[in-house]
Amino acid sequence: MREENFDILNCNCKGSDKKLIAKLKKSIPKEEKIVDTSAFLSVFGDGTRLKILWILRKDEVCVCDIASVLKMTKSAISHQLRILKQFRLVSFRKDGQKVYYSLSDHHVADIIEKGFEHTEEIYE
Amino acid sequence: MREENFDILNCNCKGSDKKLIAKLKKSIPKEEKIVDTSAFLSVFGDGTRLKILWILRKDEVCVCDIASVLKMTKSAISHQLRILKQFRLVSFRKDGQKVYYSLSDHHVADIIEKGFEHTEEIYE
DNA sequence: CAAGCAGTTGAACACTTATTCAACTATTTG
DNA sequence: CAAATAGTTGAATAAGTGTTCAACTGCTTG
Repeated sequence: MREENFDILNCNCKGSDKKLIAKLKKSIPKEEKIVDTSAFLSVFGDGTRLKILWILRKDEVCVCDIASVLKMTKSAISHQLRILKQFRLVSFRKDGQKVYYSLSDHHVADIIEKGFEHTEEIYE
Repeated sequence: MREENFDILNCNCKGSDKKLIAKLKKSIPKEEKIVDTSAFLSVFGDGTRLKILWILRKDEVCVCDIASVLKMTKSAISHQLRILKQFRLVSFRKDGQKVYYSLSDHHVADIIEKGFEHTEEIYE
């Protein structure tokens, strides 16, 4: 929708707090930062990736062993590791044919912990 | 893939650490908890929802004003608020025609903060 | 009560995404 | 060197998702 038409096409509630709206508009982070951050956080929104991160939480593990633990193909794991690499959540070390992955971001443990805490509070 | 065929169809790397694999298999949270938690965390993986949560971080705001701040339709906002309600991230209070939303989960601020921290560390 | 406003909802659409499959590289081993 | 192993990659497919649109509920006000 074109921005100049927005006020015509959309709401402008009668009793709305113009000052609050102005304040909030200013407070929203820049679009680029929103895009990057939501992309980063979406990494945690998939069960397979969450399990991989859980596995790497305390150990350095090769692709094959991750696949073995999760009972999934190496291909599927490798695809997900590519995403984790892309967002700098994991790093890797090659040793012969094997590639060992490990966590490289200190926010990961915190975010996962908050996630599980929420689930436990809500569903138990 | 059927589990009984997994070892045949998939890897079981020669030099793999059987003890580590066994330990990791036991450590993985139950599937139900993984599903619930990844679903919860996926809420943060969308730009619009991230902005809504940001807005509600400190203020109680009606649907129309959220739409106004984000230059989006009330319908789009309402659909996203439904998801935020479903995962108990927000609660609401009706006052006449208006519905005021606010945060209802104490993990939200933490998770968002970690997300933005990560983005700032990586891209700046 | 009729009109307008705030908000919700379901269907439709375009877009994204996770896994599978097959082909590939690179390293190790017999 | 040939075969096997560890891992990666691109294309294809099936499933999931966000916004739009139109229709709807419910509240308020003239």
